Amino acid sequence: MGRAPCCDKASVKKGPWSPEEDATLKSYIEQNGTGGNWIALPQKIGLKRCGKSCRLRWLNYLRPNIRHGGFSEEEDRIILSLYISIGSRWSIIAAQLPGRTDNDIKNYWNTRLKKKLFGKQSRKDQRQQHFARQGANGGQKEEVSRDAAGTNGLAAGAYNWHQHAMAMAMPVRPMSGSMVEGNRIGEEVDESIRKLLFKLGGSPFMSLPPPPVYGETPSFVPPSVHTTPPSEGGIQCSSILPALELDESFHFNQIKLDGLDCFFGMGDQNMRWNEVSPLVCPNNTVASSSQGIQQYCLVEEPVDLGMQ
DNA sequence: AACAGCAACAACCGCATGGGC
DNA sequence: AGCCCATGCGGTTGTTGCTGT
Repeated sequence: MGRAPCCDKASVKKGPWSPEEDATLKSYIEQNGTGGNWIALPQKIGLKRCGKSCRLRWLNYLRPNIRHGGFSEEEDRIILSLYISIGSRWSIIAAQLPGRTDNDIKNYWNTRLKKKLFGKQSRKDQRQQHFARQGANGGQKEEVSRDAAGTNGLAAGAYNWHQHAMAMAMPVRPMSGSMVEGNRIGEEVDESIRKLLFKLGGSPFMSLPPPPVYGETPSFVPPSVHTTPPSEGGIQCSSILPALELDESFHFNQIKLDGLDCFFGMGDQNMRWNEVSPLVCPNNTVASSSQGIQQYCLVEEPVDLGMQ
């Protein structure tokens, strides 16, 4: 026997909300509140809508201070960090991004951020990049942007993967000013997020090892991670960090992080290295370098995540 | 100009959870 | 302790508009 429906489906309107419905709901709630009973609310105000639908409409679109679209890089990083740590718990992630709703973040992740991370750019992003490049350098040599699919950040010379990984994956307090200064993560870490992640069984990013010095054996190296320095100089890549950190999160949480599989070498076998987003592997050294560096930066073999 | 395919977004559905009785 | 109900949550589907051919 199934669950009783929350409302009479036959007499309830479905589909997009009209401006009149929005106005009715909004004005009522602003004046009277929800009354603590969403089920009764639509009848009370004469809306032929399910109470759940009213609640969703209010929470996602009508309540004050809602922001839609225009996600910043910092918001991207927060979403990524929290997703890595706690998985698809959108309401918790949304709680760290004032003005964002769980639905909005979920949609953003599914339609854009995930693709951005793993290389398949949306047309919108491609367009934005195209125009940004044109605007920035008058159509001359392309200046790489953050989310260009796998080609940016490849400046000759040193690159500090540790710092970049920290900057990308560290939970960042969204409203207290950027903790990233000069491409370096600051000392301050949001305690509330740490506690939250810890409570949820994820990694609170509290015990990251310092970046290894080449020639020394890291204190803790997962067996599947190679730490061989690149054969040719120029890349100072603290290899274990992203993989280790993500790996820890997997082991702690045992949450299947769909879409991150390929990052662990257990997903799409056709994934090309140059399709990995710079947000995950920022300078995409792996995109254009030797096999050795591929091994160097990423987990080589599938990891037993205990997620059968 | 018309059409097909795709991406983005809005909304729905059903299960989980927690509180009241 | 167990049931019922409202709410919360996340996955999924439907709709719309844009882009490319």
